[in-house]
Amino acid sequence: MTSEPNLLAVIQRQLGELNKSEAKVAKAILKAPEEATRSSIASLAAAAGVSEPSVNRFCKRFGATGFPDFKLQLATSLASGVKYVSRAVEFSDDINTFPSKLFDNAINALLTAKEGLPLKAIAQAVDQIAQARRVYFFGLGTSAAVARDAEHKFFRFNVPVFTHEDPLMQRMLAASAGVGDLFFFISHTGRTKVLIEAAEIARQTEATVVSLTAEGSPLAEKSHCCINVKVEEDTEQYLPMTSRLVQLVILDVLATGVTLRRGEGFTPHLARIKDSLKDTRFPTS
Amino acid sequence: MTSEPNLLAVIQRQLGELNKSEAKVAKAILKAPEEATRSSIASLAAAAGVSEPSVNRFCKRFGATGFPDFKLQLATSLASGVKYVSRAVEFSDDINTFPSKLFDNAINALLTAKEGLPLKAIAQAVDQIAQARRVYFFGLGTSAAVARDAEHKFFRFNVPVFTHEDPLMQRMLAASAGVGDLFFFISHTGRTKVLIEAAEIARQTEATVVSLTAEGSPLAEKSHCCINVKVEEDTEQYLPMTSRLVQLVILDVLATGVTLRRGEGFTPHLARIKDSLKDTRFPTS
DNA sequence: ATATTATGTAGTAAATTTACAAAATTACAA
DNA sequence: TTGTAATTTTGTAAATTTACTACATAATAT
Repeated sequence: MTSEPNLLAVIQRQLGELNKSEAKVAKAILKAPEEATRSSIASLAAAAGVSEPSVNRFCKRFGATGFPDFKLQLATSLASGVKYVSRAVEFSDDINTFPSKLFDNAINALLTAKEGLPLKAIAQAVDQIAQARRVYFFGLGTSAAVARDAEHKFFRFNVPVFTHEDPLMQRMLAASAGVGDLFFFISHTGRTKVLIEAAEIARQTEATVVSLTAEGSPLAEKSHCCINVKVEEDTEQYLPMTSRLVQLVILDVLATGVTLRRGEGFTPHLARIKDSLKDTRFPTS
Repeated sequence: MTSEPNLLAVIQRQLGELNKSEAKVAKAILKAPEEATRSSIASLAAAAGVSEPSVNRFCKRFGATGFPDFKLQLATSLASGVKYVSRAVEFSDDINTFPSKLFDNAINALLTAKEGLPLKAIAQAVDQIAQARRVYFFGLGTSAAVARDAEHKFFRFNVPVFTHEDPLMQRMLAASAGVGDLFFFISHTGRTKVLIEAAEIARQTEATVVSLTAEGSPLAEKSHCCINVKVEEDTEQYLPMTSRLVQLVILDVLATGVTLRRGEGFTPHLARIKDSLKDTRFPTS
């Protein structure tokens, strides 16, 4: 029961390697996928201009046990995936369309990231954070805001954390690091010079360097452990980046991982922090 | 073709008003929905202990043209909605389960927010930001990181923005505000005292006060315009908050809205900012 | 020319739906 | 209450649609 997240894309990709009649079926399905889920094998065969067994063979080729099973998979795929494809915002968009588009883009980014989570790197990072004496979160620009968010979260989970947006401070802290220090670099591109320099400096000490950045980037290469985020190139200049949302959730994952390692005995600590905020708030009516 | 987002919930709700045999079918489906999508009418009838036509009638009662159509609707509903229900992280979770859970929670939060977007308030806020001479983003704690993110984004879109995490600075800036100043307060609960005080001070000036916070909260009441975020109560203490993700995307929406108002002539400006970052990066190999 | 692969035909089995009859339930009067 | 008629619910059996299998023919490659 391997449910393909985007069956249409798979069909599209395989188009070249199909037989004539199978290709006809593929085209008919790609042309009207919704309709295909509601058709009988006979009507789809007619629409594609092939015989019924050809449709059946087509279905089996794509891993289904038969036509009904294929329709089910197609319907599932349509419902889960295609709904949230990235759609670029156009200047012709108005208040009724562009907010949904942006939300769809965000959802799509999280869905994509969820598919290819680097679990091994995440597990390793959780280990290293849990063992660290001190954790420094460094980022610049948008990633500085992500670092700031991480600081707040990890602080609640009783990890001694520090953040600095100032590259000079980042360098100085990196230079004076030692055993037990962990430097966590956050960068969308992994190509920001001053950040990479700070990472280089940290590597010359006994400290651990972890990064949340693009695979194969200079920053990734400087790290003991790199959590890769699948990066879609930002085709639209005026489309806000979705990658930081993924970064935030991955940091949630790391924080949760550290908490889970602590075990249930740790929950009272969280309750205490929550309580300490009470006096700063107006009570709920 | 009204595709019900959550067919199972509809069935559950109607359970009381069904006939005996229809209720049996309903229970059988609720017990094993996934399996139901793969069953034949005969096997489902057997599982429910009723005759085949009873199953057929059940399907028609819920708006389907017949059993196959019902299965399709059920599969679609399962794929789109139920997949991303919020699932609490347990201490028994391991690396293979809790990361997906957190992503599902995040996706679910965005899906929920997308359903009930306060478009009118958003449109109004876009207007006000576009007209403002200066925009101040104020938040505390986690919301400070959101404010910081907003600062970066709006800055790129050529809006004169300021952020301060220090409550004293926030008060002083609010006190010295005038016509054309816009104060944008970000708060998950809308009950943080010092932030509300700053909002109060700002309201006594000629400045505009906009907030991104919980409906009906004290902060919302102090605002000229409030963008309400549907807040789910955080049942789990050790589950990181998803609300800030929604806040971030809503700020994306606002920034995009402002950009769209500027029209296409504005794109060169964005390109220039992007270019200005080039020298700070290592080139792509 | 032969082997191999691709495609369609026809028959069969399965699944779904319809029509109808039996059973159960409800409404109402005695 | 109790019995009877009307109504609704449910199941049986037949009809129809749908999907699959085995086999034959056509196309292609060797």
